[in-house]
Amino acid sequence: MGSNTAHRGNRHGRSEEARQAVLEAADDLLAERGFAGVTIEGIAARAGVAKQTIYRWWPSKVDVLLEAFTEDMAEHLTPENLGDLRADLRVHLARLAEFLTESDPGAVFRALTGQAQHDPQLAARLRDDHLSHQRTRDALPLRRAVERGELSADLDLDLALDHLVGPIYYRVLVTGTPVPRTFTDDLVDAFLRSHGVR
Amino acid sequence: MGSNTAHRGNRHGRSEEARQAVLEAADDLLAERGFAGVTIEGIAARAGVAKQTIYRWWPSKVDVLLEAFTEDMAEHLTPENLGDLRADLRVHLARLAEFLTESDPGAVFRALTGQAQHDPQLAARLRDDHLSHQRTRDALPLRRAVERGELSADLDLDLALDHLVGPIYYRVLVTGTPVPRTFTDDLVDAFLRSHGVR
Amino acid sequence: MGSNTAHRGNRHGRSEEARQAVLEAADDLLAERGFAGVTIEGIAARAGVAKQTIYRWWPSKVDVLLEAFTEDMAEHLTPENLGDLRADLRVHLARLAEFLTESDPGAVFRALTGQAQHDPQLAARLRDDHLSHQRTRDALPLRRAVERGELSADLDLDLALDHLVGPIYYRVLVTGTPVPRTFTDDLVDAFLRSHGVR
Amino acid sequence: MGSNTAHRGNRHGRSEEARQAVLEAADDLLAERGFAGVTIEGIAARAGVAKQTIYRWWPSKVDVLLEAFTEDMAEHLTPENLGDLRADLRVHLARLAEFLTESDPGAVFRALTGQAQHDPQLAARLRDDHLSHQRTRDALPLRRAVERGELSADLDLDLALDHLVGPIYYRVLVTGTPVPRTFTDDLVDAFLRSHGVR
DNA sequence: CTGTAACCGAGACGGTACGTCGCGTCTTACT
DNA sequence: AGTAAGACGCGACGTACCGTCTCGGTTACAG
Repeated sequence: MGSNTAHRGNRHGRSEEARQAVLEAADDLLAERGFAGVTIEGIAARAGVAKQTIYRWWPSKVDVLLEAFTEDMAEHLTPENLGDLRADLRVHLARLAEFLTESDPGAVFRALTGQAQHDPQLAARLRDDHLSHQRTRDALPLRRAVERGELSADLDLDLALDHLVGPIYYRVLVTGTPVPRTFTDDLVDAFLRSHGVR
Repeated sequence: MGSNTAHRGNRHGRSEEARQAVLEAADDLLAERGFAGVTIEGIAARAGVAKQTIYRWWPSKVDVLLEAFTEDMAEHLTPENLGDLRADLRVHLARLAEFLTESDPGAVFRALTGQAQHDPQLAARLRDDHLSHQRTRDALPLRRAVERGELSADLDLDLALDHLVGPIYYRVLVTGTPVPRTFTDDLVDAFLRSHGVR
Repeated sequence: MGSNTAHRGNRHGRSEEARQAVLEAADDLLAERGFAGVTIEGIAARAGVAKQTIYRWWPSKVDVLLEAFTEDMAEHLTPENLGDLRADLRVHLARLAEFLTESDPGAVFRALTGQAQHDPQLAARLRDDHLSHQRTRDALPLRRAVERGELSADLDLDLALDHLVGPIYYRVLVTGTPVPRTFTDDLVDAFLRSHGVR
Repeated sequence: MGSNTAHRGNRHGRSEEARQAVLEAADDLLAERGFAGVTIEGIAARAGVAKQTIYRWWPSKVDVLLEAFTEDMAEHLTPENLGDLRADLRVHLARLAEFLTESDPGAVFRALTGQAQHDPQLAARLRDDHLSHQRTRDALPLRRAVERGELSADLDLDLALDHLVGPIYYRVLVTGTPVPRTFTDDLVDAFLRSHGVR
């Protein structure tokens, strides 16, 4: 359990202290000055850490933000099971919308997705490491509804997910329009209507 | 009529020659090296133009790309009128998808939208100068369908548009999944189904 | 005598108005901001004149300063004839010292001499157009003393001049020490002593 | 003893390698292209050094030249002691003349003195850091002569120095005339004559 | 009494160098 | 072995002037 011991970094492992300081500094800088204001030099200075320490553990500033972000998404966006498709979807989409528009990790997500438009490698990592898992979580209510017989077994899950969450991301990333509860509820209703539910 | 005359720039106007060279160089660099590869110095060098000439007319590289992009979007994405809502939407969404995923100006759009995640001012300009016009064009088929009685006069156009195009932008910007004709057709079908058309 | 008429410049001659404005602006800028603060753009802006007008009449900013300076030196530094070598030299050297250290054209002279250290062409022009004439004037008291028999006909005028004025220029250009009347008087006395006068 | 070790620069000191390369490059450029041809970018390129490295250690190109120059002046211009005033002065003034007109550091001196005419701060530094020391060295033969009784104890050293070296600097900086051995010897003779030596 | 040529202001243009910022690599001394 | 510190080569930033150019205007003489 040596790795649990607090230390400043030596032959027995890295400094947890430095790691936390870097992640926090990056998050703070993103919040305060935006993505362009996040620089390795800035993180190092604010975290009281040497640049080399950052380069040793993270390939780029994007990776620092990714790590800061990873820990948050899953816990925020795991849908509950209320036993009813409409209710499950309504709650989940509303929380997704809130996560994307209001939360700090949502801001990190928007910045990273923005950067991914310039950087295919980052895009791939975002998909593989994060979005794919999120989509699996997003799909849970639908899978359960299929099991319950609320939805047809023929349902194309990917397609359904795109229809359900696409408009939310579109508002967040493109139009900048707010995403209120009525909007997400409407999305659910339209989806259920077009799939013959009630 | 001196302003129509080609010239190299003087008190009575700028050099159209230089302007075109800059826009082309910026587009080329974006295509060849990506957004980070677009630098003012690079544009100047490739266009055979002085840096100061760029700074004189454009505040930043983003503005150069915006101008290069502005001229293209409208002509690509004005929906036709086939007299039938389903047909109109199918054609239009397919062309939107193709524009976003295949065309050069589509690549510029993705880059600018990415950058807009880091820059609220750019985001606002993108919306005001481009997206709002595009949404007006996108709405045309729906307006005509309302006039024809195919759709209810109660229809919330904004909502409808978000449902229709949101999933396309989502795939383009977030998941990176291809957006084939079947996807856009499905979108149209689901939309019409949920609005009780046929 | 159309060239005496005030006008704004046309086929029949240049604008005297513009010429004066340029010379004044250059002098003012030198006084206010030093040599580096004298720029063609700055002169043009302050004189309310087009850059091209400056380039039409002066090859460089140095030439503008030279012209501003030329008019002044001769009138300040033509030695009087008091009929007595010691008196002539004392007065003349004192006036030379004052010209170099106190007057506006003296400041221009120092700046141009400074620049001449970087620019052999300027150095040559300074010598040919200005210093040679000044040395002729400086030599007048000595010539007259030779005629009067106060000094030997063998006197090497150039050498004598160097000994007399050299230390003054040295203080002005190198040590920055003040050049008071006692200093110039001492110079004259030492010179006369070493030439056996009284 | 780490500070004695050659290295490429780190927290414990700068790169001696880079320092030397910069000083040499500056000297070379001055010799080849004159003062205006000495640019920070040019020095950096020729020295194979980053501009920032120059700015880190020298405030301006003038400071680079000053440092390059500092090391040379003292060794060239320390007068010997031959035990005889006339001989001491003759040798020393001849060497001074040669230093100013022929040597590389002499060229740097002329350039810096030229620049000092535009820049009072530089003028002050030149005087405080260099000329004052040089004048102390220049005065050595006179001091020794006073001790020996060759010169009166009343001698005003500053005045004497100005008379002795002033004409040399005058020729170098103003008239551009050569400064041959006969000229410096004449200077010494005139000086001694006017002070009643032999 | 009208056309036109030389001069004027304005300022856009291709350049060069400026001084600054951040990158990613490196070396060192310390723990 | 990991860390704070920070110098290094590098590339791009946005700015200031350079010297050249074209433009539309304004005279004052020549035809």
